[in-house]
Amino acid sequence: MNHLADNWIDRFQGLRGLPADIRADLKNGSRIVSVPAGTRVFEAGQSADNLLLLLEGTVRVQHHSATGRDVLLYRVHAGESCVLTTACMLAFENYSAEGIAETEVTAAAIPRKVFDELVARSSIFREFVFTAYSRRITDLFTLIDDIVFQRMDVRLASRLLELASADGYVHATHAVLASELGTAREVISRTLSEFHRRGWIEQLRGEIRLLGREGLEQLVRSV
Amino acid sequence: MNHLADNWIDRFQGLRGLPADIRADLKNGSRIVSVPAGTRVFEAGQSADNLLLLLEGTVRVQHHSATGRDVLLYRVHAGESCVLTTACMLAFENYSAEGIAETEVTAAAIPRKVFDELVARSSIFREFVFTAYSRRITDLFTLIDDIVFQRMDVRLASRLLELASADGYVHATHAVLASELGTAREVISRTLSEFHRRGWIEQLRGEIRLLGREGLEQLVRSV
DNA sequence: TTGCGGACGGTGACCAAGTCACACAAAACC
DNA sequence: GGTTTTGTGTGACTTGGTCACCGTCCGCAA
Repeated sequence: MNHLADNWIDRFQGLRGLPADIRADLKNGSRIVSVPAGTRVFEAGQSADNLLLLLEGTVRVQHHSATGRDVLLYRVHAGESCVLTTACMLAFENYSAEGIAETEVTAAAIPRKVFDELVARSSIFREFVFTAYSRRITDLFTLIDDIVFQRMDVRLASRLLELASADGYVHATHAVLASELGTAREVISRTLSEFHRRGWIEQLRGEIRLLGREGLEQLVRSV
Repeated sequence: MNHLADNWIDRFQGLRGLPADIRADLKNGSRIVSVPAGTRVFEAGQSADNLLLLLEGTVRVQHHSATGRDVLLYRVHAGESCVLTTACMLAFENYSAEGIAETEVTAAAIPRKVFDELVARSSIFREFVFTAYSRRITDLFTLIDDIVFQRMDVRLASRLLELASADGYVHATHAVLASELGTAREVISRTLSEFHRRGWIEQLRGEIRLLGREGLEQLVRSV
């Protein structure tokens, strides 16, 4: 893990320009943590003590709705930060979203105090933080847009293309896909049947195989 | 307007604790502006030069979707800030949302440079900014939740209660209400007809009169 | 090996909501 | 006064969400 601890800062675009002293303080003030897949990294109704910068793995950020179902808000990938955490850290407000590690996750954890200091001292760090915010907010806008205006088949097609591995397999149950898109399992089942009927996919238990991407891509583009 | 220029800072909860020197810099570095109702305060695809703190009036923040329709994201009221503007100011990214003055609006405009300085120098100002962010993000979560899980009649009822003046009048056309809730005009018309049938409202052209709030409130609570 | 329970997927009936294509009336504007 | 514009009402249809239920596949233990 030492190679990570040494130069992780350079993995973040916006932090590369940090001057040496800030860089040292950031490195010394934070620590590298690893958690297994499935860990709840942060959760609703709990205050955050650390800003997480993801080095490896992905975190699924979802909002637990009052009605009992979950909505996927966005994913945090390696090289990105949990901006929500930031919001809650500095606003001293409680989370209204939770983060689940989808894979094993390695991250740099920056304590609230260090974070606040860095925001005060470094304009580059400030810009980094606010850029992350901006990006997430834009993501949320896009999500709202999709939910309101986009057809389910298009949304599902585009999600399949996103989730597919290089050899065209999507490892997910219908229920999982439903919660990704904030819809019901039955809707996913029906839409997938239709995709199958068109010869775009093959269905296996807990897995979907894309038979070429053309059909799906064309559907997505057709909007 | 002088009374405004003198003590506007105290109108913002989070800024009352500012020390005298910061307070002076904030006052001197910003200026009070007024715009008539209908003004586009900021718009999509344009970079922001000022953070606006609303002193009077309301601003409607909406996202102009790729499909041509608009979605209301939230309203900014007096005593609140346009956090989106902030995001774009510091991230140097373009807007993906636009703000329309719904009434005549008076606001304190803080130039980017002053804003950045204040964030660096004052922990209270930082907290103020991040709290505003956090609140907006939570608003967006609630919006997503509503869109995905809430029935239209409940959403419309609660919106009517929000928009009604003290004497129970809502001044809005069906089309306006539709765009507020991100739905179609016909859906609003039908739902209002149903409310009318139940004796909860009276319909006039461009206006709705609530006949008591009990029925609507009960519908909203019934969730 | 067999049997069982849980996870996964399929399906029909129904309801809610969005879309499309109109029609009509009240206001606004010459 | 007549013509446009704006606001509203409505029916037919499609899409998506909900409910209830069933069959099947899989892991696991008796």
